[in-house]
Amino acid sequence: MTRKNAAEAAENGVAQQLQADILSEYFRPGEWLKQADIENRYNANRFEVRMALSALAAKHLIDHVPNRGYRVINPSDRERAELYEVRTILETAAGRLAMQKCTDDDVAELGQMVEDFEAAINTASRAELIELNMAFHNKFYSLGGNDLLITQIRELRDRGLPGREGGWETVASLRASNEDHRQMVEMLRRKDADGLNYTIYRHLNRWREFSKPVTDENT
Amino acid sequence: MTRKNAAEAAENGVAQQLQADILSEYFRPGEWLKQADIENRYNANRFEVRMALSALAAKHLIDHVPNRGYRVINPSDRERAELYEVRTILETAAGRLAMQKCTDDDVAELGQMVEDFEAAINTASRAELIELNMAFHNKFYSLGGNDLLITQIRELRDRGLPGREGGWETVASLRASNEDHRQMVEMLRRKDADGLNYTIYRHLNRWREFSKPVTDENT
DNA sequence: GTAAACAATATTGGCTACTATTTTATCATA
DNA sequence: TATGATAAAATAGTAGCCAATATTGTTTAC
Repeated sequence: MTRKNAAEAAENGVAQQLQADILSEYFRPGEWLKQADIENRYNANRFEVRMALSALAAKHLIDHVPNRGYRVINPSDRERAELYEVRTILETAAGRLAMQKCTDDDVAELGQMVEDFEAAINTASRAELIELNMAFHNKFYSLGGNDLLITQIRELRDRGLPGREGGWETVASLRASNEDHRQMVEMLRRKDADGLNYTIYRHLNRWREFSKPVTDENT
Repeated sequence: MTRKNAAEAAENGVAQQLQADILSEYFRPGEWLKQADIENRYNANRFEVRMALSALAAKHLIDHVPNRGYRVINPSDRERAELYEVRTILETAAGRLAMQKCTDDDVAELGQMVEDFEAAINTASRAELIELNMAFHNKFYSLGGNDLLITQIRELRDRGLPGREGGWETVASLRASNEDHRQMVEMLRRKDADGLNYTIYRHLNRWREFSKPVTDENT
């Protein structure tokens, strides 16, 4: 991701741009976020920068060290495991609720979204694919009818994982992800609660299979 | 809760004091939090107040309405139901984890805490009882070994406090709550996962039986 | 008398500038 | 080389201004 132009910068808030750059690892895990740098990069004033930093700190996307500043979170293996454990709890529960309440039309619509994604893999841009992926999950979890649950899931998801390895990098992983979605829809259609549970679990925890130690570059 | 002195005010941040006053319902659900009032009440300057407000808004303890300000959340019946649904999801999951990992000593310690609470019901102050209750839940959920999960549970718990009815008012409800705890420990001892699951569910959702409509005082 | 239009008042929100405090880097000295 | 004093850099706290917006109060027209 390269430098943004002024028009774009004006539309989105500094916090959102900064968050995007953190998740895309322009700013790397553990890196210090100097206020002056942020100021320049987004053509913002000091006040905006400080508000943005404290906002992202509230979202636990960056850490605040008194008198030293803000740095991108650098989750330990343990913290990463805890995050995914909680996400698994919430998302499997959301799947359970979705299964209880979904109609045949819902299942059909989700199935269509899987097909659309499949078709888009080779043609669409990375951003569009992320958009489609988000849309699928939003639709899927909205079936449960619990808005708070969706919010919680999204917030944990947004904590994102700076420093995560793999995932969304290769076309193969995109396809694998979509196959998970296809299977989730199938489980929904069959009303197979245990199967859906396991599929969601695997969808979230597949990365563990390829996990490798990450160098800890705390200063 | 009355006006705090300067020394106390200096120690705790404005956000924490404000949160305490919201949870104790000094500021009532739906009430507007005028920056000038907060400023006076906690001997803080405008900047501190604004930081505190945005921090509490990030925790969803207050709502932010652009150009109008911040107000204490006032959950609708639906939102409250969603809140308890998510709490049930997280806390039953935490119970499951606790059962997987707890030792005999842990069970014994929890059992002792139940007895201590029982003994304290007639003698201790309300604040002390709340303290003991918190301690039990903290110990119980800590067994699962997932700090993030505990944090999430606590945050949702705080969000449920403003505007709730009943609960913790009568001695009878205190005793009933502690009986639930006793049963939770028993289930833990017996390694009865389904039983623990149901007990936690009932512990969280008993209030529904007595629920009554609440006047909506949004301005 | 009622309702719409308008004026006033109050409140929030964005911003600038300045000061203080803390940390980090530099350099001289033993 | 180690150490301590000093300078530089960065963050944190504070005061205050002004513009945008919302709320309240008043007047006017019908």
